Order: sequence, then C-alpha cells, then structure tokens
Amino acid sequence: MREIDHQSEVPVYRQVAAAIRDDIQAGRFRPRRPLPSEVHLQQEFGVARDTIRRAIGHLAELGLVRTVPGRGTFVRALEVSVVEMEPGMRITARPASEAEQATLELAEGVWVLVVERPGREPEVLPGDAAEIRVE
Amino acid sequence: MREIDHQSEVPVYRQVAAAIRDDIQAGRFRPRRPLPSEVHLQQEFGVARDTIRRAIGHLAELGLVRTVPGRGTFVRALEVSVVEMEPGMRITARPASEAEQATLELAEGVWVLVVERPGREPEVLPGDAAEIRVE
DNA sequence: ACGTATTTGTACGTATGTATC
DNA sequence: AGATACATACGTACAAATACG
Repeated sequence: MREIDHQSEVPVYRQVAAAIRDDIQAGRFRPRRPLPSEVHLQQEFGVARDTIRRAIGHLAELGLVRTVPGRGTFVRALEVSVVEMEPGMRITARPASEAEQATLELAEGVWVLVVERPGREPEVLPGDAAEIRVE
Repeated sequence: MREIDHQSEVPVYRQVAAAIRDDIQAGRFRPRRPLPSEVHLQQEFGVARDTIRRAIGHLAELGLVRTVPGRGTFVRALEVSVVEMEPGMRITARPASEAEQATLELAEGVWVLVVERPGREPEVLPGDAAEIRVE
C-alpha cells in the first residue's frame, strides 16, 4: 500500500496522480507501456476505483497518459515539436482523425496542427505537444 | 421527468448534456444565470447526481458553462473575439489570474491571450473563445 | 466462431467535506 | 448558525471493448 494521506487538504486523487506522475518520470512506468490496471492501482493505493479514475483523468488532461477502452492506460511518449515560423509558411488546426488519434497517441478532443511549407509535404503535429516560434 | 432513454447506445450523461445544451440554446437557461442545482437536475431527469455532474463536466469542457464551488453552475456568455494580426503586434498566452478567471468566466485551466499593439493598452482575451487571424 | 477473462466506461447509491449565502 | 450547492470519496453493479485460447 502506498503513501496516501487521507487527512491532507490535497485531494486523494491528486496525491495518487502525483505518485503516478513521479513513477512515470522515475521510469517505473515506461513510455508506450500500459499503467497497471485500475483495479490493480486501486489495491496498490488502497483507494476506490473512482479515485484512481480521477487521478488518471487528471494525468490524461495533462497529456501524460492516454486511455484506450478495453485495453488500458498508456504512458505517452511525448516529445514537444518545435516549429520555427518562416515566410510563406502556414499553420492550421483541425480535430484529429481517428487514425491520427491512434498514431499520435492523442486524447479525445485534442486537435492537430498542420504545418504547410511551400514545396513540401504538409506535416501533422499533435496540438498539445507542439510549439510555434517566430524569430 | 425528462426524455432519457436508458436503452440507447448514447450514454445517459451525454443525453442529459445535450438536453441542457438545447435548453441553453433555446433560452430556457440564460447567459450569466445559474443552471438549476445538481440535485434539482437529478430529480428533473431522474438520474443519479453523478450522471448530472458528468453531463455538466462535459458542457464545461465545451466551454458552455462554468461551475463555481458553493455557488452553482453558470451559463457562459460567450462571444468569440476575433483578432486580426497586423505588423508590430504581439500575442502571448499565460494562465489566467483568479480575477480574470472570474470576470472572463473561465473554466479552471483555461489560459488568456494578451494582445499587445504598439501604443495601445494590452488586451486580455479568454483563450478558449478567441480567434487569431492573419490576412 | 465462440466463449472467457481482462480492462475501461457508465450508472447507480451514500456519506462527508468545503464554499457560499 | 443554518441552509444550500458543489467536491471528494467510498462502494456496487453491469455494459462495452479488447485479447486470447
């Protein structure tokens, strides 16, 4: 059983989320690998499944994990793409297709950025892990 | 009791969300006014409070409403601001202050855009209801 | 092709805490 | 202080998606 303080003013689900985040950053839960199941985590932390789901939901909002129904919750391999704006470039945004949602490991509702450069193929980036810069 | 189909393949909380959204658009729930309380809605729709909260959470994600602990859930008066980018302008983004969260009716976690034009006061816009354009 | 086990999703209920009025 | 409203947390049950033998 893990270190949860039910008396703390910080909600249990946030404590759990922080613990899982730390585990991800410590390498215990690896990118592209699933977290333990909700039931497993529930037992490990000694909290209700509801609480685990809130914790995971919070991490999903932050873009750290991504949940797939019937399969599990996976640690996102997230690298921020940095795009330097140059003359003639165009960047547009649109909802991700299902295929993009899968290959880019996007949470539901996350958009993609389409980067168009003259004479090149358009590039599609995850909207929640891209940075646009201008000199 | 309202029109909920528990056999439908669309989840109850989405049906409730749709019904509330329709009520907002039909003017039954007005901008800047609170929705009925969760307990009231629970009785009106004949579902669990949990389900009402999911429905409201969904609407909050869409930016249609905003929930304030201890007070209620309010219909957002949302107008999309359109900003035309011109030479010399700068737009930056940052987390909303508490004051901005209140006056701009922002959900938690929504950022604001700061629009700076030479020789003018900076303008602060809600990040979830602003559109930046370039000719 | 089919059933079974696993995992997440939804929905219900109940209790208690915290914020606001 | 008391009433009202949202927030968190517990529990339970079943449905739906997936994976596998």
